[in-house]
Parts: sequence; C-alpha cells; structure tokens
Amino acid sequence: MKNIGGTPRPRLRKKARREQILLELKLHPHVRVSELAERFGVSTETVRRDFEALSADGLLFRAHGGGSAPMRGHYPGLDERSRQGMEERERIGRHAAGLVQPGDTLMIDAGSTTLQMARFLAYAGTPCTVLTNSLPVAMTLGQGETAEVILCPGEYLASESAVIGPETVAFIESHMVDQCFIGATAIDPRGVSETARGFASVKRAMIRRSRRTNLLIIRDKMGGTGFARVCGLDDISALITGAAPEGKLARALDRSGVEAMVAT
Amino acid sequence: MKNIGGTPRPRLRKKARREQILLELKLHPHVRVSELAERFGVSTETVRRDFEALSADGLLFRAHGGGSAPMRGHYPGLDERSRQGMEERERIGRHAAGLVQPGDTLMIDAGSTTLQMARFLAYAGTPCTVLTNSLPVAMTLGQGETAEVILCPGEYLASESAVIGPETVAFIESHMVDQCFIGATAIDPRGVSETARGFASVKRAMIRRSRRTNLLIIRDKMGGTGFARVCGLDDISALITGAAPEGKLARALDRSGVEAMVAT
DNA sequence: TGAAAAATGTGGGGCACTCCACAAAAAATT
DNA sequence: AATTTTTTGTGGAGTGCCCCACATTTTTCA
Repeated sequence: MKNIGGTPRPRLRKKARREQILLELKLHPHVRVSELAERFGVSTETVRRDFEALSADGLLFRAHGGGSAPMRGHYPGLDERSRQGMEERERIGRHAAGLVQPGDTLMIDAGSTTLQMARFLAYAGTPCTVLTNSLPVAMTLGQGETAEVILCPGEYLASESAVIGPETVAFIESHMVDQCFIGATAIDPRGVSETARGFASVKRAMIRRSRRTNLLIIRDKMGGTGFARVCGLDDISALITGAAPEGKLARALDRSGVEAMVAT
Repeated sequence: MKNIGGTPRPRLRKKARREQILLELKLHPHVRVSELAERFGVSTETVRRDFEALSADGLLFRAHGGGSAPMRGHYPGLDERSRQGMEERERIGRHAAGLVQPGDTLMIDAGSTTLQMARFLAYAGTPCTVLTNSLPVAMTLGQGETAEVILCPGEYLASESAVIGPETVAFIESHMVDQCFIGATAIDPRGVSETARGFASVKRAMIRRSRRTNLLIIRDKMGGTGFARVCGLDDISALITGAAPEGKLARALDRSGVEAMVAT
C-alpha cells in the first residue's frame, strides 16, 4: 500500500478517520473510543489502533477509554530529544516571564518556547498588556484574567496556530511596546534566522516596534542557520537560553552587546 | 461543617486535594482516578467524588477513568439543557454549512452554534475564504487545509474565546463578503439582540459588509430579548433554526422577507 | 489476475472503572 | 460530651475497555 509517485487514487479511509479525530479534539478536550467507533461505523479495535498511531506521533494523549488533546506546546514527534527540549523550554519560559514588570506592554511571538513563557506569565499573574500573533499564547494568557491580550489580524496558519501576512505586520507596526519576546529556528554569529515561511517579517516588525528585544532559544538551535534571515545580533537586547553560548557565537554576542542569560 | 464567619481553622483536606488536581491538569492534559487516589492515599471513590464536584463547576472535563482540562475558552456548564441544545446546534450547523458555495467569501461570528457550522464546513471541505473573530472557528477551519482563514484583530475575551473592540470592527469594515453567519442571544418581532458585551457592534459590522446575512439560532432563543440590540429583522436574509418560528415572530419574519429554514 | 501486504473485524479472558448503598471515621455544632 | 453533619471508606454487582491472537476483507504490487 505504498503508491510512491503513482496515480493518486481516491483512497482515504484510515486517513480521513484520523483527521476527523484530530478535528474532534479541537472541539472537545476528550474523545471516547466507543463513541468514535460508533460514529465511524468501525470496530472499537480500529479506533484503538488509530489512537495508538496518533499517540505515537504526539498528536493525541492516550487515556483509558479515549484520548485527550496533547498540551498546547507539546509538538508533533515528541521523542527523547524533543521531550528533553520541553524541559529546557520550560526553564527558558519561566526565566523570561520573570523579566516582565507589572504594567509592561509586550509583544510575544508564536512558538513553543514563547508559549511556555505565556504559561508562566499567566501563572505569575503579572498585570500587563500583550500583543501576539499566536492563538495559543492569546488563549493561555487570556485565561488568567490579569493580562490584557490583543490579537493581531492575518492569515491563519494551522501548522503554527498563528497568523501571518502583511495585515499582521501592518498591525504590529501601528503599536509600540516596552519589550518583545521572540523565538527563532537558529542563531549564529551572523544573526538570527527562521525556517517557517512568513514568520521572519512578523518577527522583524515586533523587534522594530519594541524598546527591548529578548530572544528565547534552546541550546540545540545555537550555531545553526535557517532559511530566512530575521535580524542581526545587534538588534537583540538579551538572549535567554538553556545553556551558555560558546566559541564564536559567544564572542559575537559579546561584541554586539547582547546580554546572555542562562535559565536554570 | 458550616463555619460561617467562624474561626478559619486550618482544615483543608478536601480542598487541598482538589487544588492539586487542578494543578496537575495544568501540566498534563489528562489525569487518572487511580493514579491520584494512590498519590493522595485516598480511595478511588473519594477522587471520583472530587472529579464530580470539579466537573459540576466546569473546572474539569470528566472522562472514563479520569478527567481532562476543560476546553480553553468558553465553558458555561453543560447541564441537561445545554446538552440538548448541542444536538440542535449541530443540526443547524450542518444546514448552514450546506449553504456555502465553493469559492464563497464568508464572515463567521463567534458562538457555539457558529462553531458547529465551522466543523461541518471543514468536514465538507468546501473551498472558501473565511473571516472570523472567533479563535475556535479559525482553528477548526484552518485544520482542514481547504479553507483560507483570516482572523480579525482585537482585544481577546477569554469567556467567548473571541476578539472584540474597535479594531475588530474597523478590520471587518475594510472587507466585503458574499455572506455572513451570525449567532445571537435572542430574536423577537422587534429584532435581534445580544447579551455578551461588545459583540453587538461586531455582528452589526459583519452584517453591514455582507451581501447576505444568515442568522443561526436555537429554538430556546426565539421570542426572548437580550441586552443590546444587534439589528432589525429587515437586515436578515435567512433564519436557520431547529424548529419553525410561530405566532407573532413568524408573521414579523414573513413581513420582513426573511427566509425561514428549519434544519432537520 | 494472482500473490503479498495492509487494514479491519471477531471473540474471549482479564482488568479497571463505575455505581450504589451503607458503614466508619472525622469534624462541626449544641 | 453527645449529636448532627460532613467526609471518607468498603464491598459487590455490573459494564466498558484493553489486549491478544487469528480470521477476513481490502488494497497494492508484481
């Protein structure tokens, strides 16, 4: 059942079912095996197998009798390495949230690290005003009553649960804040870069309209390069990371006057 | 065990446990009865009772074997009536989704009925462009790859999981679409009204910028009135509901040339 | 078209969870 | 201290779910 490069036949039974399951999870926090089996007209065992597959991909959190949507921020493919990454992201997020002063105005970028920051910021209850293009960030912070959240307009990109595009950029340009918190795919001595298409311009706009720029990045991403350039090191006020930068990168950061913080 | 205004003794066994449960839900999407019982050193029956109480307060979504964090955003409390309402909402949503033609441009309002519509629209896979102020609607439709989703800017309102405010209205005003799908708190012969603050102006803007206006409303809401007036019956093109309107309302609709559709 | 591979269904044993009613323990009230 | 109220535990019947192995159907590929 490989069909590599072959005629795209109208075959979709298993796939359609799994898409439906994911869709359902966006609406209900929990779905039951038995319920779905009945709705799809398949045996419970088949649904169980779907669950197992989705769970292996990190798209579903398996539970007795059914499954839940995985935590926002837990991303597709949580193997050993990305689990490890989550701990680091949490540390970075907690540290970043601590940099926010009561009454601050902020911009927060989309991404799993910045989402962790939003969680801790909501938990801390620091009163502040936040402008973001990330739907999960908005929902997390909005939950806490204490922060005022402004969402950017734009085209919705499901893979990142965020909005992008010229409308997003224009909206950001019409504001000015105390500090912004940005994530990125990679950082090296020549600057910061991003892989996901359409996000670089949004990040640039946020940096432009903030008095202070904090870059949140996990250790794995130090030293690499992405597809689109976001900005140079000179544009960064502080780097918040899980491990101290080394070698050329460390020197370049120092030369550009970037404050390097290691989240413990 | 009332202790009204009495000395606040250091009694917290039940309360502490329930706080722990909620805390746990912030970290994991699902918790098990058995797991917690063991951790707290209490019987599973006690945890079950905790779950029931939290569930009644809408703080936990009960599932077989455990519980999940409730959906981010709106959760009024699903008692008998709102469960019953869901079936009707689904019927209405399915019918409304069927009114969309391939290539249409739409505006979709925030609300539980319109969210159902978004589900069916995503399922149908009708290619279209949708502008919405509801985060769940955006996420649901965005999932399906087939619709282009534009999100409005504005202040995020956690209770409705939607954005509102002057920026939302201004953004809507700068667009024009084929049809819009609106929900409301109430409808009576004098017009459509809404209770949730800040939504009436958004709905009005959508209606203004659409060639055709579809009002989605469940039977319980026919005949009542809300706090803020949205529009008159003349502004409505079609009413999609779960049961045929009767009496004065039916005559008023007829007089205003509203097409009444009953979703089966 | 026939063989291999994948997906799905079936049946049964076992375990986990639910539900209920009542008993026991702890806390609050008098 | 005795009584009422609240909270928690216990036991047993019933049900849903899990898991495994194997049969059956569907799809893919030679």
